[in-house]
Amino acid sequence: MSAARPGGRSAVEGAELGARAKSASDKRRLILDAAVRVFARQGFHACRVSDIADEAGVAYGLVYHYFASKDEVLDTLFLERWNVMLELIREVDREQIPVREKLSAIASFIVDSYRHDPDLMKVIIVEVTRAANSFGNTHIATIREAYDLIGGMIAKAQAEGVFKPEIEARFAAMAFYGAIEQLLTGWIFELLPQGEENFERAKWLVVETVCGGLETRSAE
Amino acid sequence: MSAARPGGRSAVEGAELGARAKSASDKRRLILDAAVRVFARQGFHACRVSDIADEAGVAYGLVYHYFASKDEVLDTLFLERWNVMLELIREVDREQIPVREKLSAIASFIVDSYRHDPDLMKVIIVEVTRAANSFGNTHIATIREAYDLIGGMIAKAQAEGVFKPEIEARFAAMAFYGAIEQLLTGWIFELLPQGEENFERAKWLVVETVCGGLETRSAE
DNA sequence: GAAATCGTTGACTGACCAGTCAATCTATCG
DNA sequence: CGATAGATTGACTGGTCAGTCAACGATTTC
Repeated sequence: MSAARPGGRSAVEGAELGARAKSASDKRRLILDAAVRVFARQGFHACRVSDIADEAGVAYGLVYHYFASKDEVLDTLFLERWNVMLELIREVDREQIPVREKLSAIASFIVDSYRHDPDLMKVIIVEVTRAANSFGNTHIATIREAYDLIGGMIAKAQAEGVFKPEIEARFAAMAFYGAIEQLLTGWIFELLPQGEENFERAKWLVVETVCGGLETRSAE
Repeated sequence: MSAARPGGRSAVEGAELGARAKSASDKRRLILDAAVRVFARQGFHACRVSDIADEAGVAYGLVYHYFASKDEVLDTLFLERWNVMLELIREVDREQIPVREKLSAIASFIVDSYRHDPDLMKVIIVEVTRAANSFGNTHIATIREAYDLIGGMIAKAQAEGVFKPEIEARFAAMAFYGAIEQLLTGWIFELLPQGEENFERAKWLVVETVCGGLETRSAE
């Protein structure tokens, strides 16, 4: 439909979307970004849809023009981010590098996600990843995919003799992911010091600890 | 006040409380236990106070006779359990045993808590431990105490040369606790197999992995 | 420039539910 | 027995808020 616009005001600014379409997608983004801040500040249950609209500077009804429900706003935020992570994990998995580097890349990605947008990661962890009765249950299959991919990497390393075989891969994957998530939780609750250096050390710590414990050379 | 009952119906059954007092504390317990089931099944926000009353088989108003609010019911459940854990950790900390055994005792306690009452642990993890905007924030000091105690154990082991010094103790403590909590989360979401054997292996796994990664002999 | 399309507005409604309270019941004691 | 205190009941209230909708505004098309 946008292709059927021969004359127009010319495509001077490259891939133009037209004032209307552009404004529309801008507003949607505006609402999503506002929702992240509001959810992070007050929590999903404690905030009202009007808080999101106010934060975004739009009318209440507009939220319902772009999203079917309050839930859908959170669903969208979660899926946007989680799918990027899944893509990263799949990419890493395809590469021909040692497990330690693969796990390091995953830890880096998660920590950098927090560094880049702490509010979003707070919302995802607090409202989705552990919410066994609401959103966590809805997205369980998507969440699980990440755990399974990591578990696969560990299982492969065990088959290759790099990791001890006596620790079940799925359990080790959960422990690895849980360790990272708890470090983010520590930052979210302000129990751990933040800042560039601490983020870098945290990445290293998780990989060093978990790989150190899983690698065969330290087996007895 | 209960001591001021000389005659009564005799203390045949040992430390008797009197029909009234006994019935009262029974009902309170009944409500707490019912609340655990309801919170685990529906989640704190999704359930109504009437659901708790119905599950307990008492009238709606009685919940408010024993608790000032719906929140207080959850607060009570959390504190009851968390304080038992804090006591266990402190006890373990006093003993003169290797860190590995201390951490093993803590992992055992948490896993056994889940085995003994999965619903309660589900509620604590899902509704409190990670709830940065509601209960988690209220109980942050209490939660933190556990992390700090574990961090202290690790720091001591580092000072003794048993653990590598280059991994900050507080971070390692969070990673350790997070690994365990994520295993419980795996059971809660039914992503990991349960049963006696798996519980025992999980305890071993976490300690083996984390200690294996922290101990000096595997340092390079 | 008229019509169609879609973005935008915010007042309104219907459902829901935490917490209150006055009434009723039951045990204990003088 | 009668009185007192505490346990128990459940109907009711007041406030909250997700989602609706009818109207208005801006842009594009013919």
